Amino acid sequence: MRVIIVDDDPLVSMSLKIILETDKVGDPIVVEATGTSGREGVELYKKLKPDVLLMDIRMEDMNGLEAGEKIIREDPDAKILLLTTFLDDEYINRALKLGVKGYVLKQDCKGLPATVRAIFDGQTVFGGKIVEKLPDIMNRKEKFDYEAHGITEKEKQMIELVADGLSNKEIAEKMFLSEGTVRNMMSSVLDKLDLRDRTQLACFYYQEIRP
Amino acid sequence: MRVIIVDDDPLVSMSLKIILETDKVGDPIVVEATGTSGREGVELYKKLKPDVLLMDIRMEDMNGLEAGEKIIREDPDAKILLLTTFLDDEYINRALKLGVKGYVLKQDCKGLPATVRAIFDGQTVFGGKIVEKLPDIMNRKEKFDYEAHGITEKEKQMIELVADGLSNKEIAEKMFLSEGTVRNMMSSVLDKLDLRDRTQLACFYYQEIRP
DNA sequence: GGGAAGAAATGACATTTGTCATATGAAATC
DNA sequence: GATTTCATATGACAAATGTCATTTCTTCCC
Repeated sequence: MRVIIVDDDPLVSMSLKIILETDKVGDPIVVEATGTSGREGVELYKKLKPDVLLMDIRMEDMNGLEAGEKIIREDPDAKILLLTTFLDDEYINRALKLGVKGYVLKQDCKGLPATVRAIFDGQTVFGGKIVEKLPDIMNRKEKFDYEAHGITEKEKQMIELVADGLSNKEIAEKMFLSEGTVRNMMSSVLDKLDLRDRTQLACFYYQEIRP
Repeated sequence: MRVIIVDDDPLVSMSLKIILETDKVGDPIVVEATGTSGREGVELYKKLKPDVLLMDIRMEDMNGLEAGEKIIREDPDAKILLLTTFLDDEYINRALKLGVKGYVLKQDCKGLPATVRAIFDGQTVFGGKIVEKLPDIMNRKEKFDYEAHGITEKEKQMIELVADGLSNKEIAEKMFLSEGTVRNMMSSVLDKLDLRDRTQLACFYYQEIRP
């Protein structure tokens, strides 16, 4: 199996090369080249068409994601394994959309040879911590800023009850307030959010607050 | 590394065992036991606490997902690799939520040892085809069956307008009906869905129809 | 102490909403 | 042609909703 390693830091490239090449199994892993920038990664990939491309994300010149995008655009079956130091939602998200075959933290890459082989075999590999984040990343959305709209804690609670379909009377009971007070609070909330009635508030809740 | 294999078909278990054990690298893979049902898988896991548990999904007695659930509930760090013949969205979804560490098609598991080693190392592995489906699976929406609730096309349209926050009068204009008719339709819809008012209908829409 | 500010409540009011009984007309069925 | 069916419409009604002015009470600050 032929691989290429691209990392800003030549020391890292060298370490990875050693780790991979000393893993003796039937099919040895051969590091055919190493690069130190995304631009170089793209060129090397075009020239050598390796089985797997290991690439850092944060690099000068051109980062791993941009490089990966260029490569995959030309060769949609390219097998790219991104190595990264941190676990940035935005990166993971973009990497996923890109169609990268692996996204692993440098910290826990002791088993790197196995990871590379699994990718070579057509699997896709994510570092443990990353998978936990997947669901969040998929349905990501900035959380709604009640503060910015001047919504108080009680009002926020009331909004949630409305979004559960409760009537004013029911809300009043739940919150130990009089129905009249709930009405007033409702009026205030609608005014703050520039809405007309409770139904619009419920819609707003599901569309903006908890999409 | 110690693993357990659970598969309905003893022939498969045996093949997998051979594949794994003949993979000679520094740390040999030892298949400590094989089972043929989910129930057995749970027992074996409790008793032997293997590093990785390979398990089929479709099995008699107790399927791989249920078994996986039981195991992970007791040991959240359990490393379970699900092997499957088909690529069923619903299974993948449940498996993901469960916290399984791998989901690979039996077809393309030539590199199984590498996969198992990657999982042992803390990574998570998905078969190639599966990743392509991830985005869909994550925000998958089981479509709501208007038909089954006896909701007509016009009523459906009205529901969507309510979920946009329109008043009866506005809905009437949009649909070229009288406001009274809209009220009647509303009444009918609320009755069919067993709801009380338009706000509950909006909530229902976002929770059940287009979650 | 004397405000000032804010949360909670009340009452009055217009509007919206949901329900129901009933009417109309057109299409389908017999 | 008569009947049924269905979508649409109307009017009447009670309940829920949203708005507003006002009051009460507490807390906080000078």
